[in-house]
Amino acid sequence: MPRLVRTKKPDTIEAVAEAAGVSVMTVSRVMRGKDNVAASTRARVEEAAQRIGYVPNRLASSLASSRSLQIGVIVPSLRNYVFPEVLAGITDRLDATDYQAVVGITDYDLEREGKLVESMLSWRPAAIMLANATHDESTRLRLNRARVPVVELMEQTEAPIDMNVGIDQHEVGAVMAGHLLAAGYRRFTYLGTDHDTDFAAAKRYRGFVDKISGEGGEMVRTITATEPSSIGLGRDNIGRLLSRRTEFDVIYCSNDAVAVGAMLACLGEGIDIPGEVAIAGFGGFEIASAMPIPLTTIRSPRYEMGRISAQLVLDRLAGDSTAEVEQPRFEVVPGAST
Amino acid sequence: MPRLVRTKKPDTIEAVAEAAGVSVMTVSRVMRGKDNVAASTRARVEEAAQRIGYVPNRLASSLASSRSLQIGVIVPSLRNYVFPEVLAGITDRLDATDYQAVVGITDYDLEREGKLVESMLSWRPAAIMLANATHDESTRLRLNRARVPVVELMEQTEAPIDMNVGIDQHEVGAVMAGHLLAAGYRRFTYLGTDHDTDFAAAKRYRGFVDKISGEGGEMVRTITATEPSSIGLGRDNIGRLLSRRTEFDVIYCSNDAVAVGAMLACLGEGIDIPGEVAIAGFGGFEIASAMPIPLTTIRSPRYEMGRISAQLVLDRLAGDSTAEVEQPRFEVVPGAST
DNA sequence: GTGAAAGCGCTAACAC
DNA sequence: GTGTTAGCGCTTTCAC
Repeated sequence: MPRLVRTKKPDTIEAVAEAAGVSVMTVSRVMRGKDNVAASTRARVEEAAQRIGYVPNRLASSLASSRSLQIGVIVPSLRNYVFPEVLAGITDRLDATDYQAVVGITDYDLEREGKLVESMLSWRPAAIMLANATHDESTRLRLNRARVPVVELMEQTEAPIDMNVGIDQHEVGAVMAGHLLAAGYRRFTYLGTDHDTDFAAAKRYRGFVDKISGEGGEMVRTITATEPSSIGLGRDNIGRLLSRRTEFDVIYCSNDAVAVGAMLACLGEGIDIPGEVAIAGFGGFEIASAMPIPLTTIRSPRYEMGRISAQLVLDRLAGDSTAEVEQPRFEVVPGAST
Repeated sequence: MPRLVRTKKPDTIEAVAEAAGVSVMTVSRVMRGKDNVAASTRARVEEAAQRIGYVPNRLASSLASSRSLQIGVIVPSLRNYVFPEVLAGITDRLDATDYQAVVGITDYDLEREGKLVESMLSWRPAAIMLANATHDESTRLRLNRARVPVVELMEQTEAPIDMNVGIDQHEVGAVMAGHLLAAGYRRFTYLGTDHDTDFAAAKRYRGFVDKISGEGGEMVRTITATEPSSIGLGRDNIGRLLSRRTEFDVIYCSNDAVAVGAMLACLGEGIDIPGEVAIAGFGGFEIASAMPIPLTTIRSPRYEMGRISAQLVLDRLAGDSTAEVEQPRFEVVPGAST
């Protein structure tokens, strides 16, 4: 006969059961906080678990229950300040729940996005959130087949995979155009990131151009470039615009970082803002209003979009498919740069 | 008798096996890229998997093999720009491997850190990386017991849990102090984030003060504050310092964002930098050198620390415990603000 | 209120 | 090369 004190392999429910003198089922109930366990038994189990340093194995529990507490969140980048804020909105809402965000980064590469989705689906997440609305067809297919709640955020999209939270980027561009037209400007230039990767910026540009074209404005010059840093992009390309300074009166930038780079470069050249050149951005970041000349921009509800998306997912997971989608709003932040 | 055409539940290796007319073991081998499978069989299995839209279940495979491809990464925040860069270093290194970073955020709360560690350990990660070196004792205990590779990064620490990659924050402060003393400054002030949450900043401050005290310098005033935004912190507290402008000649800031806020506020007041007041920061962020007056700062090897840490983990996982730890270095970035 | 048996979908170890 | 058997640590179901 083996010695009775022989303990089972540690870090299993079974070891706890033995230490507490109950069955594994009872331990399982205690661990999951079920209420149909006698208080005294519960206490004994909890003490035993504590004593032997038991760490639950979520792999086993998820496999057995086919229920997961991980929510996959896919963002294009973390170096673009919008996405950390979106994530903050998501994790803040999730913090009070048992769900946990698991972040993946695509680097603006749709193929990587597809691989990430594939990889995430393999651990059977409770839901998937994508911080952009443009995807490969194969990615859409995967997501559809997975029968997992999906939310696409940041932009409003016509054909969402499932749920959608975001602002209308085309409208954002048009609103800024309207703001500048109302201020009397007519001759515009554009300085921004590459439209083949930054789809949202491309839509804003489209909305901007559509608006000014319809109201007697003119896009004198458009420069897009690829550079790791947006501030650098704004700074390094400003020379190409300034050589034709008399032909325009506004530089519309794809985002605040580009605008900050452009503004600081102009200031360095001794150019009067907005007297000689007006500058407008997008984002509504703090640095924009902290500039020597506060930047005119549009504040996008980044944190809100994250929070709302998380709420939507939670509603769905709780079975509330009736929940109203409270869509976030953007707003013009008038600065002194226009 | 049940009909023989009855297919197995989809999304399992068994369904693929049936569709391909082989055993589950063969499918398992194909899925894991083992080479002891006939090319023709492999092709048949791959075709079948593709056809029925099979998605592997990593929960099951990890449970069965007790091997995981997820590496837990815990950072204090994503809104502080250092951490996205550290993460970039980590994920860039991991991208070529099968491992994947899973990010958790503590919001500078040690208790939350403990909970995160607990939660992460429950899915049996291949390793855990912590982007700070100060932890609760219970967290250290958990990590020790888990027998999982652990790396603490950002700061050098005397008693690492396991591996450690980082810079000596005390030395960083001392080096900046030395730089400023060499430039002839003697009367200093400090403006920074709360030392109870920002431990690294506290160490830099200590190093700074130790150095100037030893070399005839004097810390005239120290202001620390808690504010969600660092730029705002710098801007909003500058008035308290400027009222005693004649008593000091340098503002040493806990990081570049604070310094930028301070500088822009000073510029707004028409103060001559560095003539009347010199300003120094920490970080080496792009905005620092893009300022109207380039900020004197210290560049910390954020990306590198992430990359090196990931490498260290990979070495350990591959069994190379002999690998040399290539420690990253920081450097002074002389600006025009001092 | 508690327990025993039968899986969850996969892989390790061994046959053939 | 390929298949069989026995788990991985947990939860589901149903019994008592």
